[in-house]
Amino acid sequence: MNWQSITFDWNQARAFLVTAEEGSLSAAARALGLTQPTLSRQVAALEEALGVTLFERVNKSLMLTEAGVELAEHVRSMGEAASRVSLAASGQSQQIEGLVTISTTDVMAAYLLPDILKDLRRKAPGIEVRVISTNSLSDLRRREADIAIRHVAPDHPELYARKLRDANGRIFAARSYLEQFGRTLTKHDAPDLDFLGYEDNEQLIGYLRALGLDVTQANIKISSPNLLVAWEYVRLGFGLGVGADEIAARCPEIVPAFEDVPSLSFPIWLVTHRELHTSLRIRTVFDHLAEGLLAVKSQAKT
Amino acid sequence: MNWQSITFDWNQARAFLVTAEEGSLSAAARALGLTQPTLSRQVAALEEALGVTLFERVNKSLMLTEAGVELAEHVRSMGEAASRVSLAASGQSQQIEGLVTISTTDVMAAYLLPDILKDLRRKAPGIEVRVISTNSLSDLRRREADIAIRHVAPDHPELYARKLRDANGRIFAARSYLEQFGRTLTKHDAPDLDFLGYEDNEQLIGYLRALGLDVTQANIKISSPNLLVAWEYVRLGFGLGVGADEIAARCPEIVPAFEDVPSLSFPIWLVTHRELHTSLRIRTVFDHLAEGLLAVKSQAKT
DNA sequence: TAGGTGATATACAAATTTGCATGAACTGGC
DNA sequence: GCCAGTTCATGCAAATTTGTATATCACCTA
Repeated sequence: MNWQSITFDWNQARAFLVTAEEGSLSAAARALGLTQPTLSRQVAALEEALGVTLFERVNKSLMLTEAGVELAEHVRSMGEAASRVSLAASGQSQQIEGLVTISTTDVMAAYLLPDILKDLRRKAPGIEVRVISTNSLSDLRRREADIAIRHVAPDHPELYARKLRDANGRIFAARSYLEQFGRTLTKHDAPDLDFLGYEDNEQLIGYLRALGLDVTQANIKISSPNLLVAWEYVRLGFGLGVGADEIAARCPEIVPAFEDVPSLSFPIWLVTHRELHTSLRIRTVFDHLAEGLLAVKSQAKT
Repeated sequence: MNWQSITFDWNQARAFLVTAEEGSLSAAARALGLTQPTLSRQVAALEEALGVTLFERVNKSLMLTEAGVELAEHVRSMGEAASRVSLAASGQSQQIEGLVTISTTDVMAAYLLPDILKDLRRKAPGIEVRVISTNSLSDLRRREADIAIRHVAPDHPELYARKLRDANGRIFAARSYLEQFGRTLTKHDAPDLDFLGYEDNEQLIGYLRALGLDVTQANIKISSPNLLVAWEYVRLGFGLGVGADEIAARCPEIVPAFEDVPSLSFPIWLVTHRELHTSLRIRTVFDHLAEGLLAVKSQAKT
C-alpha cells in the first residue's frame, strides 16, 4: 500500500467536511467544539496541502467551489467511515462508565424514567445518562441517541430491538373537569367535550372517531406538540387527553373519562444499535431500562 | 448529522491504520514519515479516547486485539476514502507544478525517457518527475505511480488509457558476438546459440519457439530479471536478446541477429487514472510523453 | 555467552497548534 | 440609514504535540 497519498492531515479533512456540511466555519467550530480561527486555518491548510481551492471566499462567507463539491463527496465517505469507527468503538468498549444517551417521549422521560434512572445511578455510578426527549423518531443510526424507547417496531436490520410488553392507553380527564358534568361520561357526550390536541390533530381525530367518538377539529381548543404540556393541561382540567394507564396511575387527580370507550393497546420497544449492544456500558443501561419498564406494569396494576 | 461522534482525532485513526497494516509502530512511523514515539503516543491516545484496547503489548511487540481487528476494518475504509480524497485532489489541482511519478520498464526509462524528460524540464520547469522503473505492472490504482507506460491494454474502468502506436521488437546481438560465426545467422543456428534470459524464462522460450527457433532452457546461460542488465550483457556480446527496434537503434554495436526471423509487434499504451487526467500537471506530462514516444518512431526509422 | 538488530516507552526541549482578542465586512430588521 | 448580529481573518500568548535522545527488552547469530 502507498501510504504517501494519505499523509495529508486527516483532522483538516474533518474540518473541511463539517464546514462544507454546516455551511460556515463558525457553525463547524460550534459543531466540533473548536474555535472558528482554528477551523479557518485548518481549511486553509488543507487547500494548501492539496493544491485545490475548496471554498470561494466571497463577501465574508464561503461557497464550495466545483472542486470543493467533488472533494466533499469523498471526505463525506471518510466521515461516514469515521462514524462507523466511533460506533464500533462504543460497541467494543467494555467499561461501565461514560455517557449513554436515551431517546424517548417527553412524557415517558418525565414520569416513568426518573425512578428507573435513580436505581441505575445506584447500580452503575460511573454511567452518565443523557435523556433527549423528542416525539419525532430520533435516528439511532445517526447516533443521536444510544438507546431509544419506541412504540413502533423498528424495521432496520442495523438496529437491535426488544419488545418489552404491550401497554394500555385510554382517554383521561381530571376529576375537576368531570365534576362539571356531575355524572359519568359516555361516548355520546363526545361532541360536547374538549380534547387536548397534540402535533397532528387530524390523526388524533381519526383515532378518536375509530373509538366511536363523534369529534371534529372544533372539539380541540388547545394543542401542544409538547405532550408533557398537553398532559399538564389535562391535569389542570382543560379537557380530555389520550394517555397511558401507567402514566395516569401516577396522577391521582386524573381518571378515565369514559366508561364505555375501550382502551387501546400499544407496544413498548427498546431499541439500540446492533453494534452498541455488545458494549457493556450500553447493555447495562439497556437491560436496566428493560427491567425497569417491565416493573412499571405491575406497579400500575396495584 | 451528529458530529459529536466523529470528534476523535482522525490523525490518530490514521496512525492506528498504518500501524495495524504495517505490523509495528516503527514501520508505521517510517511509512508516514513520522517518528516511532509519535505513533506510539497517537495509538495510545486513540485507545484512551475510544475506550478500547487496540493492541496487546506483549514482548515489546504489538498484537491486534479482537476489538482492534474489528476497528481496523472500519479505519481501513476511512483510509480508502482518504486515498480517494487525495486522488481527486490531485485530479482537481490545476497547478503546473508538483511531483509526477511515471512507471515504466527499466529499459524504456534508461533509453527512451531521458530525451523526452529533458524537453519536459524545459517546457514545464515546475514539474518534478520521479521515474519508478519496474517490470511488474505497478498498480496505478494504488497510487504507486501517476502515469504508466504499458505494453498491454489496461482493462480497469477506473483507468484512462491511450494506445500510442505499435512498436516492433526482434532478436538482437552485438556485432562482437556475431563475428565469431563469420556469417549471417539463420533460425537453424538457434540450438547452438546463447540467449539472455529475463524473469520468466519458460515464457521466453515459448515465444522463441513460436518464432521457429529450436531453443531450450539449456540455451539460456545468463539471466537477469533486470532487463537493463540483460540488455547490457547483450551489448557486451554474451549472447542474443529480445529488444525493441527503437532501443537497438540507439546502440550502434547491436544489430539484428537473424535475417529470417520475423519481427514481433507490441503496443505502447500510456495509462493514468481517470481522475488524474483532469489535472493540468498530470495532463501536461501525459501529453508530453505521448508526443515524445510517438516521435521516437520516426527517429528509429531514419 | 556476547553482540547486533529491532522493538516500545519515556524525559525533555523545540516546534507547532490552539484559543483569545480584535478588526473588518456583510446581512437583515427597524 | 443605522444598529445588532454574524461572518472570516490575523496577531499574540498559552497549550499541545512533536522530535531527539535514551533506557529497556526480545530475538537471532556467531
